Amino acid sequence: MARRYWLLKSEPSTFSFDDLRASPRRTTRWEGVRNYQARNLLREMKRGDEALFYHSNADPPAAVGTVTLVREAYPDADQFDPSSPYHDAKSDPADPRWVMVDVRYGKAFARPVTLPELRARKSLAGMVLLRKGSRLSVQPVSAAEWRTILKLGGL
DNA sequence: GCCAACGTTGGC
DNA sequence: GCCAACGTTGGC
Repeated sequence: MARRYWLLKSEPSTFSFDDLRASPRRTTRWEGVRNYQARNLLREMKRGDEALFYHSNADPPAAVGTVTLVREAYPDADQFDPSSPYHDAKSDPADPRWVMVDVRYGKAFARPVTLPELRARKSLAGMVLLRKGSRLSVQPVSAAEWRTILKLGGL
């Protein structure tokens, strides 16, 4: 299977691309996904896949760089922690409902690629991110979209 | 702060 | 199984 491309959303006020760069081994657990469609996509991610790091709820919202998948889906421990905001009392430890992956900092864009710039590109019109009402925090990105966006970002 | 779009919950 | 109510997301 060929390498695939993805987009991961994060609110920079919660966890920014710079926060990832400053993390141990520049790696983090992508925890807290509590949406089934996004979870299913996490399960499809393979070692070596790459993803855009997208700042949502930012001014302006923008893709700011890339990350690499370094660990494939495994159970998200927070779902069993009653003190965690990500706790899910209905998840069965014998059959965990939620997973996380590990991603490592890749490359920072020379300049952020903002949401308006993405919208302005005809060739990106099909992006999941740009669909009306799209809220998925984990999204697939086509190889063509990937190349276009990296170019826009100066990579 | 507003609000449209979406997902989930729970009564029936 | 339906669907109204509610909570969340995220752009603006």
